[in-house]
Amino acid sequence: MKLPGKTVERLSKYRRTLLECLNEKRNFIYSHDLAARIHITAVQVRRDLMLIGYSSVLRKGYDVRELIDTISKIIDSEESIHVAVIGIGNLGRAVAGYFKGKRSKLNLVASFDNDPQKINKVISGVKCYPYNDIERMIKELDIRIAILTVPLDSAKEITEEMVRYGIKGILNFTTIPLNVPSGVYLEEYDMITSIEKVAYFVKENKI
Amino acid sequence: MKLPGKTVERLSKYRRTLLECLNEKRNFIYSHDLAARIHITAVQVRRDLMLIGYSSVLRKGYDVRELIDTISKIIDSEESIHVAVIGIGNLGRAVAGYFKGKRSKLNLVASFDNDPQKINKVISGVKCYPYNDIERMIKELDIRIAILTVPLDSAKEITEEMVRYGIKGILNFTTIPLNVPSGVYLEEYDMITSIEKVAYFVKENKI
DNA sequence: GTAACAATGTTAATAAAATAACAATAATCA
DNA sequence: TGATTATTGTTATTTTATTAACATTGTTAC
Repeated sequence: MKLPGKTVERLSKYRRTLLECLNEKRNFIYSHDLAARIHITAVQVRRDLMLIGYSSVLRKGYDVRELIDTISKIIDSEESIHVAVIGIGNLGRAVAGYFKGKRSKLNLVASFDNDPQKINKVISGVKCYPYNDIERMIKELDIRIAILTVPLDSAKEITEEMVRYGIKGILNFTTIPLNVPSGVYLEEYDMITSIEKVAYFVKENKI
Repeated sequence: MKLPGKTVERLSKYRRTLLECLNEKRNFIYSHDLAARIHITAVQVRRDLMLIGYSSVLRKGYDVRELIDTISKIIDSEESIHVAVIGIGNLGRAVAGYFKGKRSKLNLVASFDNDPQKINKVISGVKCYPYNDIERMIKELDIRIAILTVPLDSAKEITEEMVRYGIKGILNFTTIPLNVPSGVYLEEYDMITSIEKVAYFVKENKI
């Protein structure tokens, strides 16, 4: 099944929201309640759920547990996926922190950095290896996804290396636009651009 | 002028790329060169530039300096805009780091946190104030934009407070969906969702 | 039991974004 | 000079994403 990227993003948010519902002992939820919690429309929720082929049995809304399972079957893999953070500075540590104590199919198994102070230490819950070990560790730990939080000047080189050694997905937080061969999925997020966008629309609102 | 959000994002990237060109002593650039550097198409570049009403005089490509100025006139404000980072943990420090040593219309003027270890210290180049001072400091320092990197449980409350005290733009890095009145511009970025999206498309590629 | 209601799933319409097509024009070169 | 090429600016087309419309079907109220 080939879902639109935007739908996948929302599925991730639906699942998180539904898990909160479980915590609140809510076992059923209406499309408009789910929508309201993430500030979108009920139609969008229903359309997304249609795309993944989920339907409520009752008219009491969606079965929270069931929907969590359905979404998980779609966006999760069967087996655990190994993730690494490349560059364990402030941003890298922030990202690593998100994985701490979370049970999910995505497992952070390593970080990489070249700072001697960091190498071989456990930082934010994960052991740090030198960049030189990337090839070996990708293979040894079966790392599939890399989260790139390195300084600008090393981004391109490290990416090429990782791609060569079989990484399948990259989330690029640097401001360097990357180029990857087909077969490797690349997602980029540029913080500066986001901030400048906010500034632009703040300015426009005012006028 | 009311530009599409996507165009604004690209303008930010164009400008950064053009500044790199200046560093390389390149004074003119073709649409397809500019496009290649950020891995989009030349048509998209030309279309965006059409929207902002910029045209090259010569057929030697765009005048780098001139285009930087044109873009800056569109996305920058006349005066300096004051920004604050709310929550100066790892992510907050990463964001603050981006501002360090940069000359731009966006100035990071404060951070806020409740950790006594941080309060009144200069962290990542910016002084940290307690949350209790938010009202006072927004007014005193004329803070217009807030970058929200706080723990989940305080996100909603602090946002409401900031909105009340006149913040005009929020970049929300927490996974809590926020609600702001019209007149306040909100941009949200959810790291977890991005990672899960990468995982999904890695899985789909494989099949 | 049935009328009124509330919620869903799906198709249709609209809006937004990206891509393609192409005329216009400067530069190059035979 | 005149043909060819390269590049732009703009309009048209296609694709993608969102929103609206609506028939269907449990549920509730009487």
